[in-house]
Order: sequence, then structure tokens, then C-alpha cells
Amino acid sequence: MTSPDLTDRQRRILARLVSDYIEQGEPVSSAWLAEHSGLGLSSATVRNILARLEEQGLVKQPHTSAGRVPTDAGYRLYVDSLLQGRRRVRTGGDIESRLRRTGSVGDLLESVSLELAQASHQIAFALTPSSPTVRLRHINFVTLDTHRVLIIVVATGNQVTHKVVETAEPYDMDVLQQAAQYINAEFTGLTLLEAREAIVARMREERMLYDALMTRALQLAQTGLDLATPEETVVVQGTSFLFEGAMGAAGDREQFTLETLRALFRLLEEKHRLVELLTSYIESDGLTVVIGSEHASPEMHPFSLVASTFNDGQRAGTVGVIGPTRMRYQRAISVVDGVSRAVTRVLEGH
Amino acid sequence: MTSPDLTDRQRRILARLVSDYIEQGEPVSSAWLAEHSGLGLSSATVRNILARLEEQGLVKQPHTSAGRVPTDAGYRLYVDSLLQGRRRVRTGGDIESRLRRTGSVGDLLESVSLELAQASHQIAFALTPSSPTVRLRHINFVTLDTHRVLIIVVATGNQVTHKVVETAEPYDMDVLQQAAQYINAEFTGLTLLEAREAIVARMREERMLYDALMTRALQLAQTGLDLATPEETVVVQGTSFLFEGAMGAAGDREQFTLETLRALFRLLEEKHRLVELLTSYIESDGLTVVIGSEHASPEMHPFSLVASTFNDGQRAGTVGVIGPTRMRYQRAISVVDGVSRAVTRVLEGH
DNA sequence: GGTTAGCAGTCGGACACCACGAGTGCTAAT
DNA sequence: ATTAGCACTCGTGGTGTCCGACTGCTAACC
Repeated sequence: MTSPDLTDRQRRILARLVSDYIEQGEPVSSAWLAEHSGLGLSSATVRNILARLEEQGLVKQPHTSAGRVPTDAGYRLYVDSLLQGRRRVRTGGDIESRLRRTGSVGDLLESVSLELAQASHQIAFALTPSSPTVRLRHINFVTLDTHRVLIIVVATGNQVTHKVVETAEPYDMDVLQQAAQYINAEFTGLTLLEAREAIVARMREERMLYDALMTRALQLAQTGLDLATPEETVVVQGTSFLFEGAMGAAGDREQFTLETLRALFRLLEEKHRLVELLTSYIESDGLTVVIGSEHASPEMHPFSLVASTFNDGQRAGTVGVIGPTRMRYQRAISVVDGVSRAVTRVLEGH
Repeated sequence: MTSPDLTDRQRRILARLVSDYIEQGEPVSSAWLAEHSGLGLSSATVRNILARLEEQGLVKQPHTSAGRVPTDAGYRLYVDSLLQGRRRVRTGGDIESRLRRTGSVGDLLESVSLELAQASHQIAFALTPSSPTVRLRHINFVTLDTHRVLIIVVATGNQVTHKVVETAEPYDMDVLQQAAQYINAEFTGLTLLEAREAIVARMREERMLYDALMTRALQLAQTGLDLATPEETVVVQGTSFLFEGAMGAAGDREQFTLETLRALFRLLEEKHRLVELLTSYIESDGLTVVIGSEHASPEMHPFSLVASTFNDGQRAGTVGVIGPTRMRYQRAISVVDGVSRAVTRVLEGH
């Protein structure tokens, strides 16, 4: 908590240490820093500085007689104040044009996370908007056969959900059309939850005005909305990139145990937990970085996350990457930012 | 290739060896087999038998002074002739009822693979039917705003695909409705590919009969079908289970290197390669087992696969599991078989 | 002839030991 | 405040040894 009281020299040493460690993957020694830091200092002086940084909890040594490695707090300081405003990598162009080719929002999420994974060489995710923000845009019924009706709900952001419902009695196409028109006229623009409640209320009020068939059609709409509401999709791509860091790629030690990897994969699989975790981070608009032990879930402690919200007028969703705490933050941030802006542009229809 | 000329005793020893190795995960020794095989033999005799089995390529030893382990050929023989007709585990009931709750086919695939993964404790997959079989059931247009149209295509098996298309000029809702009705009347029941071609042909013929708007509506339908056609979805679940086998769970050695795991994850990620691989196995209806080196792709050599097709009248898709070659084949087979039957029942609407 | 007991041989795994090198902390001199 | 020098620590890698697990083989046995 006593983070900002650092001399300029300390900051520069720390910055160099972090970025070198990120690139090389090996603890960095006082001698190395003395030679490459730019400031003309001897290794002994650097050792003194490092000792103070260690007191502050910004760096640590894996064992005696090893160089220093950043702690999570060290990474945090690096990301917050030592990193700002370097070159902004241009990533937008071709990715944006490829995104533009996808139609439905579901496909878009898929494409976005794929592009992001490939651009960052890390695990990437994309998340649809939190449901309370989503509004009803259009509802539609299609009779498939005598006892099955297809309900299609279109929400803001062009999210389409559909469900096949088995019905006890046959529905008439005309009645359904009529009901759909009615609903579209009356309830469009409401939140999905609001719409659902409004329909329930309406059913109670006007039970006698409209005929029984109509009532049942409304009931159908209700189930359709029930389905559409909790649909908070998350797509994860690029899981295999995680092994890249975990293997002895370029002289690094193995970084993660199988147990660690397994824990992460479990988390990624349990979509609802993942969604919960991700949404909790994104109260702030714009770009968020969560580092190692800052995560709520213990299985995320060995990892960092860079996420950014995108929107189409309202907030619409989140994209980001997950990787080892020893991550190229600079690059990850600019890629995530670029992609998220690209998505926003695409959603706004240019 | 000289597989079937085995004495009864050899078969029994092999069966015992394979199933014990599957359970224990450690090379099994002659002494152990002598004691537990049931036939009252000494370890020396068993050694002779094992030596012959090794000549046949059915077992091998990881190193001198270790017990024997089945080869892929050994597993194959075990699965083919030593396994048939044991107890068929009841798995249907509750899974089936849970599956019944899902609406769209997409959700169904998701649920099926999830259930399968949890039931088998392995990676599970589910694959939609190969596209040529799928037929057009219904098409629908929704105007979102002046320059965007939502196209919804419903195919057999209640597969719903949708796409938002940006249009240069605005469309009128009425024209689209009319076009949809026309298409539904004329082209329903055709294969998606056939329908697409029929529409193109019709557009050429009747270019003058219908007005320009109608032509453009047909064009829209065409794009919609283009989108729906190649949609061969595959869902993979339970990837974290792979680590279970890879970790030293119960005194086992680590079975897979990170490189091996990584290769598999890459394959699972590249959906098109995965689809290609899976579909190539399933020319035969019913249940298929592919063991280790029998796989076409080298990254699958450390793994085995158990798959089964399900259908709703026509062939509709495939479900299955992927795990280490040292897999509980008995259990995997009965689970996959059970689930696939359950899916068929659900699709047939009971 | 098939089966078995006994024995020599092989090999991996665990452990201890040692030397080496990398890097630190401390102290005394500048 | 900085630096040179030195003693100290500790992980790594290589070597040697022991032990135990199994095997293959041979000679005796039924």
C-alpha cells in the first residue's frame, strides 16, 4: 500500500526488470540490470535498490542466489504507471473487415475471440451483454408441425435466440401471426424481463377480451422470453496457446503444473462461473487488467486477464484475453483495445 | 495380422492383462497374472504365454524388467472379441429427461456432450448431421431497420440458423413476407443445396414475371441458404477431464507430455479439421471404436475414440468420447451407446 | 511335452554426494 | 552515496550405489 513513494531510479530499475523478465522468462540479476539499465550503476548499487524494492513487495527472488522476479504488485505498478502511452499498435484494419463478414451476434463472438486468440497468442474470450440491458426487438412464431412451435426472439444487438416448444394442442398459424404482431406493437423496446412481466400482466387483465387461443399464444411468448433472458453466452478460444507458455519453449522452466492448468480449464468449462467472474470485473467501462492474486477465484491466481467492453450505443459485451501473469501486457492491452474498438465499429454498422 | 490364432488360454491371459492394466495403470507382471488369472498357472508358464503374445505384437514391455502393457493391437483384440456382451449399464433414464428439456438442436448438442462428458469422465463431442442430408423446412425474413434484414432458416431436425444482412436499399416488410411465403410453398423439403440452386434457377427464369423487389428478396433467401448450408457444428466438452488421466492420479506415471496434450487441444480447436476427422470415421452406422495408431491424424495416436451415430429417421449426427488409449472401453462404449439412443428417442419426439 | 522352480541378468527409481556457478548480502574503502 | 571485494547460500547436474521388480533361460519334474 506504500506503492507510490519510489525514486525515479527505482522506477526505472523496476520497469527494466519487469519488461526483461517478461521477455526472457528468467529471474534477472543485479549484474544484468547494472549493465543494461542505461543508468551507469554498478551491480552493488543495483542490489541495494532491489533490496528496497523487495521490502516494498514489488519484487522477490524464487530462492536465495537467484535473480529477482516481479511480484503481482510489481506487475500492477508496471501496468499502471510504467507502461502508459507507448506506441499503439495498429491492429484494426484487416480484423475489422473479417469481422464484418459474420452475420449473427453469435458468429461474431466466435470470430472475435478467434481473432483475438490468434493475434495475442493467448486464450481469448468474448461475452455477450449482461441480460438486464438487452431489450426486445422482435418476436416471431413459426409452426413446425401440429404439435411444435418455433419461437424466435430478436433482441437489441441483433441477438437471436430460438426454441422449439412442444404444445399439447395444435396452434393455428394465423393466431400466432396475430399474437406476434400484437406483441411486437406493444412490447418492443422493453427489457426482456420487463417484456415478460408486461405480458404476464396483460394476460391477467385482458383474459376475457381476447379468446383462449390468443391467451395461449401469449403464454408461448412468455416461455420464449424466459429462454432468451438468461442467455449470456461466452465463447472461449485459443486454449492450446496456454501450453506454449507452459512448455520449456525458449529455455524457460515449466511454468505451470498440470494441476494448475486443469483448474483453469475447469473454470473455463463451467460457463456460468466464468460469466460470473468476468462480469464482476467489468463495472468500469473501457479497459481492465486483473493480475494474478487480484482475481477472486483462486484458480485464476497464476494468470492475468486483460478485458475491454465494446458497445453499440448501450453496453453490449466484453472481449479479452487470459494468460500467465508473465504476460506481454503492452501487446495484450493494445490488441484487446484494438479488437474491442473494431467490434464496436462493426456493431454500429460503421 | 496373424491375430486370431490364439489358444483359449492366451485369450484369457490377454483379457485379464488388458483389463487389469486399464484399471491399475501399471504394467502387469507374470506373477500377478499367475495369481489372479483364475487358471492355476505358475508365473513361469505365464511368462511363456506372454512371450508368444509379444511375438504377435499384442503386448509389449515399456522396458526390460517391467511388466507387460497392451499394444494398440492388443486393445483392438480386447475390444473386438474379448469384451462383447457384458452387462449393459442402464444410463438412459435421467439423462434422457434432461435432454428433453432443451429446445433447439444447438442446445441439444451442448447438453448431450455435457452429459456424455460427465458420465464418462472424458472429453465428449457432438456433431450435427452432414449437411447434404439436411432439408429446408421454413424460411423467414424480419426487417430490423431500414438497412438490415434478419434471415431465419429452419431445417430438418429443427436446426435454426440466422444471419443479419446489410442491404444497400431498404426492403419492405410486405415484399419480404410475400417472398417468404412463396419460397416456403415452393422449395420446402428440398436439400439446402437443392433449394439454393432451385432459387437461382427460378430467379433466372422468372426475372420478368416478378418485380425487381421480389428478385432481390429471392437473392436474400439465397444468401441465407448459403449461410445455413455449411453449418456443420461440433461441440466439445469436458476437456479438463483429460488432465485427470495425465496427472499422477493414483500412483500412475504421468501419461502424456505437454506437447501431446497441446497437439490434441489444437486439433479440438480447429473445428473444420475435427469435423473432417470425425466424419471420416462414421461411414458405418452404429458404434465405432478407433484406437490409438489407427487414427489418421498423428496427434490422435495417443488417444482412443468411441463414437455412435444418432438419427431421427435419417442419419442426424454423431456423439462420442475421446480419451487415452488406456480407456475403460467397456464403460465408454455402454455410455456412448446409451446416450446416443437417448438422443435418437428425444429427436423422434418419444 | 507341457509345466514349474530356481537363478542369473537387466534395468529403472531413489538416494546420497559433490562440484560448480550464479547471485546475493554485507562490509569496508572511496 | 557509491563501489569493490568477499563470504555465503542454494539450485543444478553429474556420478555412483543400492534395491527391488521382472524377465528369460535352463534344468528338473509330472
